Amino acid sequence: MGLKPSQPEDPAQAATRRHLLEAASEVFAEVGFRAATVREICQRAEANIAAVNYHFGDKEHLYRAVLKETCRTALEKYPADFGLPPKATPEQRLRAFVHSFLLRIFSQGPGSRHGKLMAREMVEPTGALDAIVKEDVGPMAAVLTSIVGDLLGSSADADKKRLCGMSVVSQVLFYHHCRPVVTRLFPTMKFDAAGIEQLAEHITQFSLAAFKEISKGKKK
Amino acid sequence: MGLKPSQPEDPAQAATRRHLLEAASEVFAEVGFRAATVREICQRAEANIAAVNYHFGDKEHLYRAVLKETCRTALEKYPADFGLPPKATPEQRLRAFVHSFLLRIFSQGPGSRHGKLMAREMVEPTGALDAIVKEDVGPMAAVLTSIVGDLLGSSADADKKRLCGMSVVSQVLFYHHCRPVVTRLFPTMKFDAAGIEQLAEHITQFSLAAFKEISKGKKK
DNA sequence: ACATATTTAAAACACGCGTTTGAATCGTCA
DNA sequence: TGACGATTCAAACGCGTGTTTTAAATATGT
Repeated sequence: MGLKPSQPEDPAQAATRRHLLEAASEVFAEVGFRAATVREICQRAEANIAAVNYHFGDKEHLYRAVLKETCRTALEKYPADFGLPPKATPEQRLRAFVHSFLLRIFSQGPGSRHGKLMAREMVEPTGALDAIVKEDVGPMAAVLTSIVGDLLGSSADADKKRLCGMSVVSQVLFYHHCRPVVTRLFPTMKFDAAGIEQLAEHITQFSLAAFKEISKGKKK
Repeated sequence: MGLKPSQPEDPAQAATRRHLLEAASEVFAEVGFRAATVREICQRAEANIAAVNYHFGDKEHLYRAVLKETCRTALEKYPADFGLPPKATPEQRLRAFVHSFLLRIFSQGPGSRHGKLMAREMVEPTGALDAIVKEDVGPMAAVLTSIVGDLLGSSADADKKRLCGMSVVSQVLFYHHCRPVVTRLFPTMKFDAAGIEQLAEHITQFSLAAFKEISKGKKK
């Protein structure tokens, strides 16, 4: 195991480290942790083969750093209340949540491999997932539960709110996770900014319709 | 590449072949195509290392055979109209579709690695996916679109029916695909027969509520 | 029963992987 | 300038992989 640099805050030495993180996020997103090779990563980062071991200890610690970093930047770029007026209605908050979520997982390009990395993490969870669920997913779920609670009214119990929240989230994640099947089944579907906006609108309207009908039936 | 046996219908020599398929479906589902080793597969099948190359040519052809076989048996065991009376209402047909779908992807044990294998195929599609979408997923989607069409009424156009169908399917797949997050977030959730039935009931009611409200608004 | 073809078996091959090594290079402060 | 720690570099190590090879065992047909 390589020695950790003694001054990790040194801005000068951080260049190679940053290049490695960026290159690694590319490769990990493209082919996954196992199939990714440190040789390929170092080549794209224009660094030496030993750079990964020197700066991160080993391949796995590099992966954990990548996953945490991409998660952080993605949530920073597309927060749950993305472009929302201060006193928004629950309907507006749901629409913003859905749209921001879609943009977050479909976002691509430098520093945006969050969606692909998380999808891989679902199929093959690593030890890094626990921290991410606790620190990032949990708060997100709380926000959604609050929105759903407002839409369902006080009649809904905690279980129902949880299930309804997942019914919303599931629709968002589906298009990303099942993209290989969706594109083969419906080749006309596009996932550019306009397509994602249409998707967000459908998911929002579908969910709002369900909430409306459910809260109506439950009211007494 | 090993020579293909000249009499593939010979029942005696098919034993090793079947053992290989069963063992391979286990290993592929557990660790994925790449991480699976033919040594491990042959060991579980109580066959020699060279058996894979002899009976299937190479590791990839074995994988394709496994994927196709598990898909076939899963759809045979849990068809879209699972335990449905001949003259069922659209509501009953939707409930059956959802429940059967959940059982199909959550089913485990011998001959039932369909869910895990397909989830891996979503993250890393292989050449085998095209055939499966065409032969298995397509017909399934057609059945669902028909049900959704009945529930939405004649006012819905094809695009809306497609989107609503995916809103149903997404809720089913979510619990399987995002299980690592769901179980961490809500440790009380169970995925046994009873839990799956509850899930099916929620998804059906949520979707029916949305359909009811949507068709009401669109009616003119 | 024998000759032939099919299936199994053990060993080895060639290759790519993550990691380690030890020397060369760079930057910095005395 | 000179020395010292931080960083980079090329080369190699050890290991596990899919696949191939060659020989033995088994089933088949006459």
